[in-house]
Amino acid sequence: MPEKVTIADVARQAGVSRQTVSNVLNAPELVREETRERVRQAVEQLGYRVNQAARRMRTGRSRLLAVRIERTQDGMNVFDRFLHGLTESAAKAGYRVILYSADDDRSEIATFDDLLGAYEPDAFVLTSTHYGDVRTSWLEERGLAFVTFGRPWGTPDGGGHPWVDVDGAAGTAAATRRLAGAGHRRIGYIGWQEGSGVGDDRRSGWARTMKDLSGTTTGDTDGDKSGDTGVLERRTDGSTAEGEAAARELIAAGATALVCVSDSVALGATQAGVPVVGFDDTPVAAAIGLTSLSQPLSEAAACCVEVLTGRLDAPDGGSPGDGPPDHVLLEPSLVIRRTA
Amino acid sequence: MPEKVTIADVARQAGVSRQTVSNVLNAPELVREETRERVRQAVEQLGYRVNQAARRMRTGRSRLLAVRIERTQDGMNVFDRFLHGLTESAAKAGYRVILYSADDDRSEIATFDDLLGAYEPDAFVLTSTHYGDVRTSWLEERGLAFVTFGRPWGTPDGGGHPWVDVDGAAGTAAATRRLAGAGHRRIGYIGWQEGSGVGDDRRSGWARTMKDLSGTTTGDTDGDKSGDTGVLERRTDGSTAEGEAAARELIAAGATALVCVSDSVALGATQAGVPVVGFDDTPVAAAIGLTSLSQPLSEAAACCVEVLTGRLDAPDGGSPGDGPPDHVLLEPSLVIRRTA
DNA sequence: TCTGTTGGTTTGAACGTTCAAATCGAAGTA
DNA sequence: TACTTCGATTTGAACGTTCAAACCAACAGA
Repeated sequence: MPEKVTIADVARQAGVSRQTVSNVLNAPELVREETRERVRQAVEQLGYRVNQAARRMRTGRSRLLAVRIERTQDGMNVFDRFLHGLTESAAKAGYRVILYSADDDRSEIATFDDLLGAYEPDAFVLTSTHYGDVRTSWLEERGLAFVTFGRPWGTPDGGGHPWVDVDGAAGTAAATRRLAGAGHRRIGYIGWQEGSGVGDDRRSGWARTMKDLSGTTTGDTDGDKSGDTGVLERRTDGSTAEGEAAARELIAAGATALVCVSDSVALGATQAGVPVVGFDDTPVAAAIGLTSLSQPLSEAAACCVEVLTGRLDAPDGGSPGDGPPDHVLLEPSLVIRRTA
Repeated sequence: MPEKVTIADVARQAGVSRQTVSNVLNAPELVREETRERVRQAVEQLGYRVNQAARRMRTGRSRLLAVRIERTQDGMNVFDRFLHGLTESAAKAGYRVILYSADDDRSEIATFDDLLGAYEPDAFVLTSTHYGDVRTSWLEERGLAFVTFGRPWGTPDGGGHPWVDVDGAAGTAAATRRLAGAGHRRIGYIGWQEGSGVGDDRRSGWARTMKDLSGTTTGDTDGDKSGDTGVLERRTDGSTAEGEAAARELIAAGATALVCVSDSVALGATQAGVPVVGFDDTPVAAAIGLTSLSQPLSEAAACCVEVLTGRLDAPDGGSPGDGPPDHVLLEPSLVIRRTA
């Protein structure tokens, strides 16, 4: 039976009071060097660990980060690698990750409520942000700490809350440039239906680069209005089957290479026999030799933790408004394989 | 700001004492019907949620299950689906999942210690059991609650602790029978190096079935000693490259179909052009049309939770020894696709 | 000498819950 | 009547921590 070692045991062992032990742990500068060392030894000797439940009762801080675990759709998701990174980074910062699941925004908000009542996580990490995301406003209204992995799509100025994201447009732009560098001029794009923040972002990198390549004018890299690119573009539901169909259509329309919004559609597209670049560098891409864009997920996770701990451990309690909101945009990298 | 509702607030609202509210929540049968209803309404009205930290202080129970998040090796792992199921099942039973990571058994045990001191999880769920697994004995010595997802390899009687696992031998046996049903007689097996519990188990299903098929004698289905099967078997490091090489060797040796220990090696084997069955039904299998054995992961996770909650919520505090240890062996199912 | 300041430490209380024991009214039994 | 028993409810204490305030010795300035 693992006997519990409390702060009182340590205090007795070191010949000081409870509070002094607490201070050594939480505010060492208040304690005289010599005493500090004595307490540290006692902690070591007894194998003392702070009881988070008791600490939390007093301070209201749980050192827990709550994250939703994503439903594995077609299995080509990327979330588990992010989660792994998050767990490791959190542990380094003295936090633990607690999981929950939810089917939609509404039930996720209900879960926020539940979790806050029961476990009081210090912060939430939201993934899969989308237009009209009600989760962020719910959290903001209550002054709760959170980061999103994903930009707040739909708020032009980048939103008031901290976020970390991967620059999809930069990724597809790099992919498009690579294909162009191999001599292709008619590079097609297979995307998702309009209205997905991530999808539109990824599309824009291709569109922008194509415009640049066509050399109509210099400057105005922001211009998204398709000139003749429209004919080289297909929107799909993201399935492999539609990816293949779209690829054949685009090739018929003259495309000689393809940039894809995901590995799923890219997998289909590879059947059509022209160079293809996918997105997300899923295991499937590695397995079939698909060139793909890899998101720096560990790094993204580390950023999320950094942003949160920065706010949580701030002296004033981490209320928003101090300093600029953290907005981190990371670059994906192109993993070259057989298909392009 | 979300004001905290405590049990005292509920008590006041319902015109009863704290303890009565507590009883309504934890032992409703002690409270008179009418009072119970009144308290329930107050709980509802105020949106009260029990504060787990405070509860834990008193009871020593945290309603947390700790699970290690696996390092995604080649991405063809299966763990994330298990984790998803675990989160959902745990939530239904009123538990949450807390994550940790560790590089080896030693550091995992250190993490047990850490977690127990800080968060006191009620139980651990261990994955990736293996021969000489020191984690289980560490936990057993301390009388801590845990289940393993994976049998305790190496203890012939099945071990004293509860476990949930998927019957790999039954899976490969089913795969072998299916290939035999399609007319194949020389069915090869591509496995891992000897000494892995999971690998040896999966191999045994193939070996047993091949022996049965050869019709030397009836009965003795347990017999594992390879007769002429040895020549139809290759052991690999699990990589796709070695899978392909092994497949070609086996075909040269006369094999007309192949059963594989994993989707990774199966992916390589498909290059050789004979029917192939993989194991784990990873996204990669779905993507390339590989017939594969699917583990019932949600079900396995649900079993883990059931086993644990059964023990934790037992009246005597869940000490081991009451009733038979729970050993659950689930059957994988063959997902038929193009390759077999 | 008195007063104030400072660094280091201790003491009492509180966080929200549940356990154990106490209380109370009603009903049953001798 | 007095004594038990029983069901329903309340009261006091405790879990382990940290906050806020108190304490104390040493020292500085008037």
